[in-house]
Amino acid sequence: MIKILKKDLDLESVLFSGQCFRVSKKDDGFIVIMHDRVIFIKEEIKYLFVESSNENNLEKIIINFFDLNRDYESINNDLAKKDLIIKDIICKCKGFKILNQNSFEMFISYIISQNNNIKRISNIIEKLSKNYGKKVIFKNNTYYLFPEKKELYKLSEEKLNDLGLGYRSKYIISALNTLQNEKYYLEEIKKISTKDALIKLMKINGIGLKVASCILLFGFGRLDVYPIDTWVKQTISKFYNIKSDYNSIKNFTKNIFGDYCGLAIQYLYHTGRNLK
DNA sequence: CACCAGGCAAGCC
DNA sequence: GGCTTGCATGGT
Repeated sequence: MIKILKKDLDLESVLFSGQCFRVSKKDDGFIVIMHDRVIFIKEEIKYLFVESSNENNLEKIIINFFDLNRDYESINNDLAKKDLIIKDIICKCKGFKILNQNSFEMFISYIISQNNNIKRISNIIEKLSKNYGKKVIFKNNTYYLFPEKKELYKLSEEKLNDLGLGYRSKYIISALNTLQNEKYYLEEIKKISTKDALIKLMKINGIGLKVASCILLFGFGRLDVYPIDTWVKQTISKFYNIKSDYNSIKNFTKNIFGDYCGLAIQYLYHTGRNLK
């Protein structure tokens, strides 16, 4: 068990905000299946308490996962200057963070997410992990980590269909083929600009602007993206009284929020979907 | 039953 | 180029 200063982190709010698919409540805290370990985490007023199936480098990994070293106060102050609506929303979203999750896991998970709901996305990822991921025993329970690349490379479209992926199976196959053919694909994404990374990701059959944005936001820490889904469209349209079609929303958010578009949209998503 | 979910590609014009 | 339509599945 380790103890970490939690600063202003709102743990529950962040974990259940829809960016993480592998979290559940347990006793007075939460179980999170991270990419290489399972953790039990709970919060008190000043501290996070964390137990893990793998204690190696734990403090550093938790601080990075919850993005605790980023200066949100400064970013939020900048965003709050844009207009009174976002200022009020940021105030309500105090303690919200963008999690730093594993790139490969986000790459696959957000392809699964399209035209799908969070509960069903979680179920599919759970089944995928149970069938092809590493088994971990932690605090007398059994968990399964998200599968390694090499395990998923073996899969056929039929096997994916068995998990309930529907038409997304062929998208996963095409994404995995790209990774196999281009050994340093994800490393390359990490190096290039957000704009180029969006273009590169969107060359894959099954990845559009929304999925590419989520992969970059949650898997690569890029805050300057446009993860616009149905919730975001509704919320922005309502709060700002503008048209709810995709391009109106995208251009509007891009113009106002600039380099922190992804974070601002996330605040709006969180407000529209979770704070009602 | 219809409609929806962290959308997308393909097929029209 | 932009706009419309079909899509797998499970929940409400």
